[in-house]
Amino acid sequence: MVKSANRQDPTDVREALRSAGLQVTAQRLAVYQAVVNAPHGMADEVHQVVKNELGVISKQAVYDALNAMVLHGILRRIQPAGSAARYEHRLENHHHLACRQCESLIDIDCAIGEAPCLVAEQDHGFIIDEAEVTYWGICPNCQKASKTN
Amino acid sequence: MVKSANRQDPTDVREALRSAGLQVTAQRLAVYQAVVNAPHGMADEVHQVVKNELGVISKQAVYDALNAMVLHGILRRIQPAGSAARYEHRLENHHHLACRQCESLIDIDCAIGEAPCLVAEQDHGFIIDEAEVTYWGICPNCQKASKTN
DNA sequence: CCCAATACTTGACTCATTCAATAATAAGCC
DNA sequence: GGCTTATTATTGAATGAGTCAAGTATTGGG
Repeated sequence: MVKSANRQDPTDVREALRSAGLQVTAQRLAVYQAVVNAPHGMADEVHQVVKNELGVISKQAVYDALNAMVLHGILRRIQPAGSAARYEHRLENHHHLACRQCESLIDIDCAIGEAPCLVAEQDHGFIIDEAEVTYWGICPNCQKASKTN
Repeated sequence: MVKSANRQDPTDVREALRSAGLQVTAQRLAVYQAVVNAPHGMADEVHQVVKNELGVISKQAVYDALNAMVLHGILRRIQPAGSAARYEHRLENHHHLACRQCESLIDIDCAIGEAPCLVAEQDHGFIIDEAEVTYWGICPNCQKASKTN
């Protein structure tokens, strides 16, 4: 069994929470699971999914859980232009393909290597720790839709 | 004289507006000039600057002007995670260096070439027209600040 | 100079997200 | 296993960026 950055086994999430100094709660586990099952979901969508799972959970608890897990590197937050924040559990460096029309978002692996584009030509003295890459375009579905049009 | 994508001569803005089918108004010229003088400014900052220039202008007029000019490729909108939308007049493909602490934003040229990273390994059938790259890190000032701390 | 289309003003509104106070719960300790 | 306290959840109000909509003003072609 490979130790992966993708935690899908619930045991791993519990451990990750504990080692981050966070308590393990039903809400957090459900929030995490919701993000795993529906990656790139927004807070509101996560809230809906978790409500179906647990019966009730406040929107605030969802935000708390998401923020806490993002802060401790258990989840990752992405904020494509024009959209509310989205969350994903995949932690390795990867990029995104965004459709300008339908707002869909797809993971893509790094085009260049393990630390893509991480070296800027002029770093201006910054200590760079992440290169965030978003490819913008039109997805196949929306291409079809506009042709049919 | 080189025809540049950076319009700083007011005449060029007037032309750009007209050829986009937009009317030339004092508000739009002032908004454009504000973005030129203070790149990466947010709508609210642009509003303040233009108010100093013109005396009065509504926030809505600023949003209208910015949106119209972005839509017609006269300005460019960037939305770094966790920040309100920012605007810049530089149109050639370039990227940004963002400080996680002080929110400062710096332009950097393309690391790879004219159309950097534009080819994703797996394009999933998308027609890609832009690769948006943001390098995240800590700027020199904030590095100093945390050392002194 | 006039007129119609375009743009500006005002003020109300939405929506994501956060703040703050109170109630509930997790988990270390005896 | 039952206390205790720090951590977390709930509730409801507040913030702030941005949009909508109706009425007024301005631009620029005829």
